[in-house]
Amino acid sequence: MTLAVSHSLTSDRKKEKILQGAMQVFFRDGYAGTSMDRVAIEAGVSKQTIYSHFHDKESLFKALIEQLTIARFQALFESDQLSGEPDQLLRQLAETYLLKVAEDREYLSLLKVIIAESSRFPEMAKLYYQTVIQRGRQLLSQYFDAHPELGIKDAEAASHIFFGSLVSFVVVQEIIHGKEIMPLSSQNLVDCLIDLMVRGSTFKS
Amino acid sequence: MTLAVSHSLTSDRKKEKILQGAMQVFFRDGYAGTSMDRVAIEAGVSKQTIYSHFHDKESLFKALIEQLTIARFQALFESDQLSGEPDQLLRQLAETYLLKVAEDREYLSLLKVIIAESSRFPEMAKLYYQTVIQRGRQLLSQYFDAHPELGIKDAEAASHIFFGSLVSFVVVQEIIHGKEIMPLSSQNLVDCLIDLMVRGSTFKS
DNA sequence: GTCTATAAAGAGATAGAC
DNA sequence: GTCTATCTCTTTATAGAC
Repeated sequence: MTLAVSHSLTSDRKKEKILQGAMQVFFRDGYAGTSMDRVAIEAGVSKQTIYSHFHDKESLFKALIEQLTIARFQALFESDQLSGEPDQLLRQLAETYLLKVAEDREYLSLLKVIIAESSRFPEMAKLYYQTVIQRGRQLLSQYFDAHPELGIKDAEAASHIFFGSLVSFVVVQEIIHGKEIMPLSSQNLVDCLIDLMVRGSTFKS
Repeated sequence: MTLAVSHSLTSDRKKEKILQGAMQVFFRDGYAGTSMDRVAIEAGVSKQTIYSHFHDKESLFKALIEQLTIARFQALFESDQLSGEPDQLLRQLAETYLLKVAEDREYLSLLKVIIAESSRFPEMAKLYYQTVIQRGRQLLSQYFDAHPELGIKDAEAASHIFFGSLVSFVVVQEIIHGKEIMPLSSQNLVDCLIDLMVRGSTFKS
């Protein structure tokens, strides 16, 4: 019994090593550009070991993306409901996103590969959308609805604009290499974004 | 002499056929997922004909992307300088972008492949950024600077927010299949976006 | 479960006829 | 310039020893 458990643990450790290696290669070379040989080398196991844990290349890829999407980025925003002063809350929301996303190569690569493989694996893109994107938008949308003094006319559209600005900032600056051509500090973006959101407030004028 | 011209024309027609076929396959399967055999079949020519026009797979891909980026989307916004009433101008700008982008599968695929191959071909991403994205942002930024009555505090950041909201809308709704999960009409987004941009105007309150 | 070795198919690129 | 046929290397996936 003890032996069986020990075996199982060793096996799980191998599985983790495989997933780690797979992540490196899939994120660098994309799905089609990744060979199982390179994954085996990167993971430090033989190719057959991979096939004993995953049925084929597609299963490995799906398992990797699902694990990353669900386990790591499910709780991007922890609280169940947002509260606090609008400008402070929005700033904290934006900075949480930028910290956990723009400065995290793993998240950036995940976003990139989700977009790249969205035709080949549409279910993966939908899972990502529901797990990573939708939650933040719903939370913010509820907040806008609960704070009519901000003068937001369409809470859903406004929350899309809020996060969309951040997402596109990250995509353009970090993935499309925009920051090497025309740098724009994230601080300036956040300041401007918050000003646009709160400047219609009836408490301000 | 006439024969020579005739030959040249035929050759150019073949080249166009190859680029058309290459576009279909590269956009569907990505760079690594595309085989020269499939391009040949899709284009209706032999593989060797491709190699007589393009040195290798990489050259073909680069030529295709550069042609599409420069020839088709250089003049996304025609005017040299923006003018008109803010809300009308912003609406026209947003609708031009959404019409030429969100409802154009070719543009969507180009954006997707630029993101997907941004590591392998960073120069391509930069060309895309400079040709397609930067121009619109600069035009709008100048307009905001010329219209201080709008109360925009940071023209560059605001123009990033404006176009970034549209880009991310397209990416999320069309590429990540967001519209199949939670549809959001582009009209609502544009209305909200324009309201945010003009509601600080000193002419309004 | 894990390894080495290999089978079978597909890839990029070229040779040679016309 | 264009085609058919082919070469060589890499790919996914499996067989068989331990």
